[in-house]
Amino acid sequence: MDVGGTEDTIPMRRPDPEPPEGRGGARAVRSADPPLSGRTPLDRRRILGAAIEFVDRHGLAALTMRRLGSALGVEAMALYRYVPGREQLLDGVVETVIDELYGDPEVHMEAAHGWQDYLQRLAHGVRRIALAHPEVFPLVATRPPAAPWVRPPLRSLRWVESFLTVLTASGFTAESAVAAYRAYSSFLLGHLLLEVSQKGVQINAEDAPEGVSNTGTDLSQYPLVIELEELLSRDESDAEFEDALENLLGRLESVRREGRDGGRPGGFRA
Amino acid sequence: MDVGGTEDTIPMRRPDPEPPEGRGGARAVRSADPPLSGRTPLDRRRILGAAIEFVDRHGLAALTMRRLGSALGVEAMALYRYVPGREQLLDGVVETVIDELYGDPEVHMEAAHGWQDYLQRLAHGVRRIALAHPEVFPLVATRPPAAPWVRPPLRSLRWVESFLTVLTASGFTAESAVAAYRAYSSFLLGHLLLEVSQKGVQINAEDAPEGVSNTGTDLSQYPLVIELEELLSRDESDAEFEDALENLLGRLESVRREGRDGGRPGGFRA
DNA sequence: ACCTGAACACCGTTCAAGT
DNA sequence: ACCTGAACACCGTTCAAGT
Repeated sequence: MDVGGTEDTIPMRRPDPEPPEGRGGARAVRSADPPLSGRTPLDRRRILGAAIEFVDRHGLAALTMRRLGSALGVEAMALYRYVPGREQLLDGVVETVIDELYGDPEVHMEAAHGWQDYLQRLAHGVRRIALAHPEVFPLVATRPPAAPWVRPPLRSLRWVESFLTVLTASGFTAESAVAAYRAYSSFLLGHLLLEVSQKGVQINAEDAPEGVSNTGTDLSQYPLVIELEELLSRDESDAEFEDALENLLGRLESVRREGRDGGRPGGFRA
Repeated sequence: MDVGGTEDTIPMRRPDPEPPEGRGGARAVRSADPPLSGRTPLDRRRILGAAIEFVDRHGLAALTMRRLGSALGVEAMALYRYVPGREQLLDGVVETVIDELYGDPEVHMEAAHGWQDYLQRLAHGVRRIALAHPEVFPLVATRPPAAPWVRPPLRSLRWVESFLTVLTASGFTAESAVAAYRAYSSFLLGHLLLEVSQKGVQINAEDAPEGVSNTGTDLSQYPLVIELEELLSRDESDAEFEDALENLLGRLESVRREGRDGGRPGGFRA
């Protein structure tokens, strides 16, 4: 039903995303553009960058080989010279976004001040990325990992390698470093996924102009939800993140100590 | 590159999923099937059930209105009488899967043995569902919630209501019940998403028949990853889940106590 | 060397028409 | 009342052809 729906459907959030570089307006059709060809010849990096920007702007569902092509001023088929297909495009997007971490000066100086400091900065770095690309992050969380046998899919073996290096150098046994890796990534994944999807919803709730923000469900069945509405919708994500991260690091520290002493009486296992 | 690839692409994992009810072989074309019409007239529940089964079998990417239709012995267009569109179909799938919880006797007797017992059973119930429908679970974790202002998207207001009811009846303040709800769902989300995507990868790793399960990346750059391969690929998910859940519940108990006493010196905030 | 046109098989969705 | 055929606009992807 849903009569007179706004532009709420998924396939296309905006009709025409307008080619990103204005560079001379229409410049209609098929004539010259002399032998010095038409702009720089395209490459994988530029494609991935454009894809990320496109997803940030229009959402994942709107990303299409054809639309991405035209955002780059090119026909879709041209992309296939640089990217094997749509799925691999998405893999590349995930990898590129994760690799932003290594350009982040807050994160890059690995273990200068101990492993807890490193994990703190890493977590905040990942969080910054998640908040910067909320439409991309679910993809990061959801795609299968590069190496099938590395369990947690926060992808990018560089990341795993660096994590394990720092922890084993800080007194973690191999077992507890791996356990820590798992606990840490599942924490980040869960927390940030929640946070990002919250933000997404707040933003996408731009339709219902005022009053009953009710999405059609009958709320009267859920009195406590109504009563606690104010608390439930409050956004304390910064503080929540800080608290939960600190708690996790505390847990890891005790695992580390147990590992060092040889016994493993509680906490984690690998 | 990837020469001679097996049937590894996403769009169609199997060429023809064969109509699920054999019911009389070919029975070629357009003749009779007298006025007593062709089988039961389709309905929303049957459609959602078929969609879940289809996704479990063939993966999310393979679910298509047309293919789902033909799995039900019907043209795609017939589905639109019962479901407004593909997106809403997916919403329905998520809701149906989550609602399995309420048919689960392990979970349903709400707070018979205290809130910790309740949260234990609930977590295990959700985990059972995640493991039973690994292809559906990412959808559960990823779709926006029914009520925009309920932050964590483990959807289904019934679930939220029941959670809050039990906790506030067990001595949690409103604030700490909400904080507990958030911590609990982000834990479940992160942990199960990781676990499920691990399983999915293990299964989909059926292609590389033996030896180098390498996906093309150059592993030699990541010596520690190689060295710890055995540990990293080990599956202790049952024990890990148990440990992490127990730890979380311990944390919640201390929050509960603090809330009762009026002070809130550590742990969570709402 | 790099891009495009045309084509193919497949999508979601609408609507008038069949039974 | 319930389903289908035909149609529309849009996909991903291939490949021979253009420059």
